[in-house]
Amino acid sequence: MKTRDRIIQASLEMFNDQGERNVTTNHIASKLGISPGNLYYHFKNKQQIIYDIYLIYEKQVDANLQVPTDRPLNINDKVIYLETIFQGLWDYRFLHRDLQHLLQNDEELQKRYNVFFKRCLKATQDIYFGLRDAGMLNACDEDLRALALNTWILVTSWFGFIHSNLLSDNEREESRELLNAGIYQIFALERPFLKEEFREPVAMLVEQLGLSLDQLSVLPS
Amino acid sequence: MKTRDRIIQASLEMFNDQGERNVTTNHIASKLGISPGNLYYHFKNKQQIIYDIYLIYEKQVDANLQVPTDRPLNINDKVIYLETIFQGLWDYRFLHRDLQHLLQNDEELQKRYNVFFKRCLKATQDIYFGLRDAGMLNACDEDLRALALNTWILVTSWFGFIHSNLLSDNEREESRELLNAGIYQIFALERPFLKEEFREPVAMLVEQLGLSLDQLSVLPS
DNA sequence: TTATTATTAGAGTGATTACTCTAAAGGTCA
DNA sequence: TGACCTTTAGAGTAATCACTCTAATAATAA
Repeated sequence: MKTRDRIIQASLEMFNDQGERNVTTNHIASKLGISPGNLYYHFKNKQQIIYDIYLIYEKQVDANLQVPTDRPLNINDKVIYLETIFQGLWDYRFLHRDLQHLLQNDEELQKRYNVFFKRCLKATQDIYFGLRDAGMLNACDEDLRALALNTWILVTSWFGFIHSNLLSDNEREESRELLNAGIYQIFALERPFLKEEFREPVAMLVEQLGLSLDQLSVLPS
Repeated sequence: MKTRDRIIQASLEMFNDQGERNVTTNHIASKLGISPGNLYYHFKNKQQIIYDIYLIYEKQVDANLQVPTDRPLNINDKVIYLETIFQGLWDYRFLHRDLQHLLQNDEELQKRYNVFFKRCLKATQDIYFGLRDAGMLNACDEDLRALALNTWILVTSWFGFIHSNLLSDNEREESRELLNAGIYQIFALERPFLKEEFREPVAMLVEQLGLSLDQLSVLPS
């Protein structure tokens, strides 16, 4: 692999594990067994590493949030949306963890992220409108717009929430179970809008997927 | 005012405005016109300033989230809960903005915050159970537990969301309107569970309170 | 081979920052 | 007044970190 790509990969790993704030460019170079000079030959500065990682993430999300134009949406689409989005969140979790600081320090990134956010929110709305068109949801436009925004906030905050509130206890690892619990919470958000005839199949789907946080017994009952 | 209290007040202001990461102890001392030595006479270190600020915040939230035992809950209670909670969020917004990093650097704080989180989630659940007992909500236990958790995440992420996604555009100021939009989103979360006869009065209440984000025209329609 | 370019090493630097140390000043009370 | 405690000033320091600079080495082309 090219040195440049190795730097991106190692940076992503270390940022995710330790948080961007705690990873210095010297750490990255050292982990790869290269010199700081070499790192700075490939990247103008630390911001640029972050920016390049972000571009990869953005591209992936855009690819995952397409609404099919040739056919109506179905339940399975919804599950795939959520699984790919949450997987992306997990793979690039440092981005959302330190987002405010990253944006504050890089105007370019901030502009780009703002456009990205609006595109995502639009896509999320379109998905919900699509599900309603397919006869699965029962809600007015206002309901769905608010739902889309709440979904966005919930999704982008999920790992931050886990990290802050659940991980310290017994040094529990961020795990697939906790990721699936996030999907559960999104379904809970949509459930009241589901038409009667879809409640049963969706409930079964959710159950298959995994556990709610209650069942992980980290929350008060 | 005592020097110690002035340090706490100035720190809170600066942390909120610039983010904890960007405020050094020397900055704080300089703003107050006192020496660094003086600051460190009153506080062991920077962490302790943060910890003391946190304690004040925690106390305030605990006081605001009491469920009355002598009478059933009503709609007005709900509004007061949301307004005081969001005001607290705003007054101590740096806490949630940098929460993960603050917790990572202070084990004491992390332990305490974890207990606090569980207490808050429990209180939120109790409020929703109370609203159901009062005949306002129509939902099963599972619905309400998921709802309480989603409310918590949404509330604690709200200013982070605003900061990351909406503020850069035209350097729009974090404002009361944006705060009220947060309350709107919480109501949207609960709306589908509201019993028919309460939809109209709650809708009117929400309208009085202020605007949804749609009306602020920062979002795609 | 030789000339040229791309890649790498690694020592070093200037800026920042949390925090320390010593001594002085202010307050209180006998 | 003088003894004693509290509060303050402010210079200083050790550590950290993003980044630079120079020179060497590897790769490639003529």
